[in-house]
Amino acid sequence: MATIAEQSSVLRLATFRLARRLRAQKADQALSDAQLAVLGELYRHSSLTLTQLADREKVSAPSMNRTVNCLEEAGYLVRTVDEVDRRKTNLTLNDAGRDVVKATISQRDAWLTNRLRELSKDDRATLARAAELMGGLATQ
Amino acid sequence: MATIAEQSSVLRLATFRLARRLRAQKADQALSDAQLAVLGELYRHSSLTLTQLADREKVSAPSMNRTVNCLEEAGYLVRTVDEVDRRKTNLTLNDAGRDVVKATISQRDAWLTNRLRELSKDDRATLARAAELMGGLATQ
DNA sequence: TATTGTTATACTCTATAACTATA
DNA sequence: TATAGTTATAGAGTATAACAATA
Repeated sequence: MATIAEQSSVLRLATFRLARRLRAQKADQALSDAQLAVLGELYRHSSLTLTQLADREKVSAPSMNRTVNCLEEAGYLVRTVDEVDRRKTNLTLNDAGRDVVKATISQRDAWLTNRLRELSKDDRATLARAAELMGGLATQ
Repeated sequence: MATIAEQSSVLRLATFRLARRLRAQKADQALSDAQLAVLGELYRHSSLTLTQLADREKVSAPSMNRTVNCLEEAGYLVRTVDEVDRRKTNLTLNDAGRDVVKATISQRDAWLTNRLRELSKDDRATLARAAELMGGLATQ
């Protein structure tokens, strides 16, 4: 029986390796991890300001500004000045932005789904329960 | 009962979140992920050439050269010309390099161990088995 | 005065192309 | 001629400091 420390070590390595494999799956290979994370935030929240995005991704405002510029030039999002508070700019995905996020999520889940299909029902149940536990660990 | 596709989605999100939390734990906050990955490779293999490192990290030789320069300037590794084939440079960690890797591994495992201690024995067993399964998925 | 966004500047990581030294 | 490493150059992500516009 492994010690808790040994279990930690194995779980840490497995988590890094699986995350790396999943990150490699994306609909537009030119998109960086930082850009995809921003697209994902806007996909889930439909409209956020620059400061909100910077806070959520835990990066500086100038850094987020640069990433948003790239995504705007790439044609994935649009800036619109907030009519109530004109200091703010609301960032929103356009059709191309929503499409690339949907395609990336599909691709990653398809890759993982294909792998899970090869496992037994019991093993899949173990991974499903583990995912809940891992989610809990990460948010502590 | 969730579908396999739904299980995939939950596992993907949990994996990303836990990996992110673990990556944030490091002995020298000035070290980037790329630099830590190189230190880790050299810790496991003791001596590698620039080309070997670039291949393992799936990065170009000039990119790896730059990362190695940073690590050399930071005092974590040394370059030595290969006596047999003088085109090659062997890269090796010094004491400081080995120490920072050991400290980072300890810190990450300690963080995770503390969280695992708060779980039941059954939940820990589930995560241990899941780690084996995830490792298998990642190497397919 | 405080907040939001932006520009200026600088450093790292990434790449490709071109170069040097060695085999 | 081929390979190992390096330098040159350029684009993206990160930061802090300083600025303009707005509240």
